[in-house]
Amino acid sequence: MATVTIKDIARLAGVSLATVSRALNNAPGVGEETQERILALCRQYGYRANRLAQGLSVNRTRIIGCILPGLDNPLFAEMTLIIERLAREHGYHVMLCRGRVEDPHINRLFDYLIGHRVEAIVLFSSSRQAPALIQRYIGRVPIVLRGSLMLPDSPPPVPVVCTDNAAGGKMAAEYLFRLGHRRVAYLGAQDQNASHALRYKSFLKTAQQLGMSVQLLFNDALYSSVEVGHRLAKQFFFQNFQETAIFASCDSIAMGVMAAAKEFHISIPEELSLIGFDNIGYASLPHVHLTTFDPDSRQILETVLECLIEAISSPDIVTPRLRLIPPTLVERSTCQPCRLG
Amino acid sequence: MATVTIKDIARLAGVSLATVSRALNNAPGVGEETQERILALCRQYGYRANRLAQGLSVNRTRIIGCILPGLDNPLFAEMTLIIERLAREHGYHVMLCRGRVEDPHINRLFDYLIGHRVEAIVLFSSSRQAPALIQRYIGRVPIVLRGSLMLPDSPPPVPVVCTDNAAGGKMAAEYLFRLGHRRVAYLGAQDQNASHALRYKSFLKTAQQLGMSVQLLFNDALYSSVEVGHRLAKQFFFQNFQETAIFASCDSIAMGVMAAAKEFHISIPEELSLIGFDNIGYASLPHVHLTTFDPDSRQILETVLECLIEAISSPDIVTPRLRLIPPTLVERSTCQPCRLG
DNA sequence: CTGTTAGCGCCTTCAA
DNA sequence: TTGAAGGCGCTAACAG
Repeated sequence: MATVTIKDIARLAGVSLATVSRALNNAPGVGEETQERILALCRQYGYRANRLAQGLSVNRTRIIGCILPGLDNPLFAEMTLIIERLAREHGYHVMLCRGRVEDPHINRLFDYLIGHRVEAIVLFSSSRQAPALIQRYIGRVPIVLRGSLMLPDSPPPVPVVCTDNAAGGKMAAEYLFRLGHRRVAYLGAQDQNASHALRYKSFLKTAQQLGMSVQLLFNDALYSSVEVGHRLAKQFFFQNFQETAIFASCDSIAMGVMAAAKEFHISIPEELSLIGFDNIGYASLPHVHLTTFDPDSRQILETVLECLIEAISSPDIVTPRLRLIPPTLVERSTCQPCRLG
Repeated sequence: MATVTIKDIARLAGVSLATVSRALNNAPGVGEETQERILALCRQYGYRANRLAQGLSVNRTRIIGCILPGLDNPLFAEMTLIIERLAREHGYHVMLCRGRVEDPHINRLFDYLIGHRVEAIVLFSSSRQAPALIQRYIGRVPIVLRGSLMLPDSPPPVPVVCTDNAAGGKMAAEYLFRLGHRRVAYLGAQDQNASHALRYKSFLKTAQQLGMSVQLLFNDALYSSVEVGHRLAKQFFFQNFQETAIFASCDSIAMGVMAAAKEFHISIPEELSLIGFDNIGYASLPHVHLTTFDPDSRQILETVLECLIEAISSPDIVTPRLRLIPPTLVERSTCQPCRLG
């Protein structure tokens, strides 16, 4: 694999290294004719600048590290697309990595990214251990957290961008209340995950203030999936439940509920209303058509990028504040006014 | 962002650069006590080797570039997990990139990866234009293609690993035949994509040899999705169809068919058998339980890695051959013996 | 066991 | 407009 360098080009063109470098970077001080000759040679010989050398030399890589937990969650898959595009618009590349805060080798992952001299890192996580992890890297590389934080850790250690889960939980309770539901269930509550904790606590509090009864089913796995939702729902259906509506902690869980409902011949929304959270792609499909909350990923990621760019340009004077992006209710077909009462 | 280098450590430890380097790399010729002192300093000051400098110096990055079309397809999301793990076992990191052969900036992506001096690239694509694209980079970097090739382009330009789509198509036809179906439909046929082309042609040929009639519905989008399947299925259902079974070109398409069937109150498998391809995660969910073909991603990717490692270690003497991995039929609940006839 | 030196590919000041 | 030289952080001979 013959690798052609700037030196080869220089020799071929009969000029010095500096001239080739200037030509490639459109730097001033190169004869137009010389430049064209050089560029032609580069094309001809398939010259590609060695980014390692470049990065080393200019001490900039224009790369943003991006750590997210499993591309299997469609929500994250969508996000990678958006963030990549946004980054490109700002002249950055994204180095995508899969990693959860709880992973044993999460430190290795940070080291890897830092070793590559990424200019900043976005961590996608709402784990309650995220702040502790981040703390260890503060000062080494700018970090932005995309995920929730239990609130009074104020001020946050780094800029944080997240869905306003508390608002979402509240809206969900109010919405079900407006539809006449008085006995509701929350499936998939979690304390390890700040987003989920915020969500269910706010839902619970609001519902109770409105005089609703709420049954809480906890998810003891540390991630959400259709399978978990399915298991939880079966558990719920097996008891002789009185609830007329379910708030699923996220769309994956809601999908699991729909699966179980089908098996139990419980029809949604006629016999049971269902509302999710996240608005993943599947939620909008005709046979699903799940009522849910849209977190506005686009807006979230734009904010993330803003923070990143700011952190990169002035790493030492960022004021790490919390940006809350409110979710929006997307009314589709899985919720109905309550028949009872 | 204070970056501590090997030089800083050397100064702090009162030794030379070389000694620090040796200590870090566990190279022979360092006093045990010296080494420990150095490592302690590195930990204390948060030293991270600069991989750019390292790569430049040793002319190895131990990185494999990986280009795949959209993480949104759950099949690919699964693959990223597997390939990352396999690569790690071989001491490699994976640089994940999203890109399709048809993308206008696919060349930029290759340049980016080559610029980073990845040691090899896996391209996930079954586009018929893939060979042409690859051709342009042969000799610059070892490439392995994970995806189909229309056969008599023999020998392939680079090592290719792919599902035996022809075998899959054949098995599907035979399976439906055994179940007694004589009029069947194929939804999502495509000529632009070699995998799909191979699949439907083989299905068609076998079915006809067995005396079955097959209606072919083409997908003119250049990707498969639930939406596309849904559209195609509606189109199919609107005509007064006589077919008793559908072979969907992939599971996403099959999911779309299931959605449409529900809307049309056509029950699967009682009134219509359905079989997919890919065995994505959703296919195994209780309310889906789709009969389909499993491509054995694990085996495929292990083979890919083998090829990569081989290509890296002897870039100039690889015999680019085609590895076909046979798929396996996964019988679940969406196919039934034909009621008619 | 340890230090010195040259070099990886590129950019950038300083001279010419 | 061009060239020469030094340096980015690290490794790998070669000396001591």
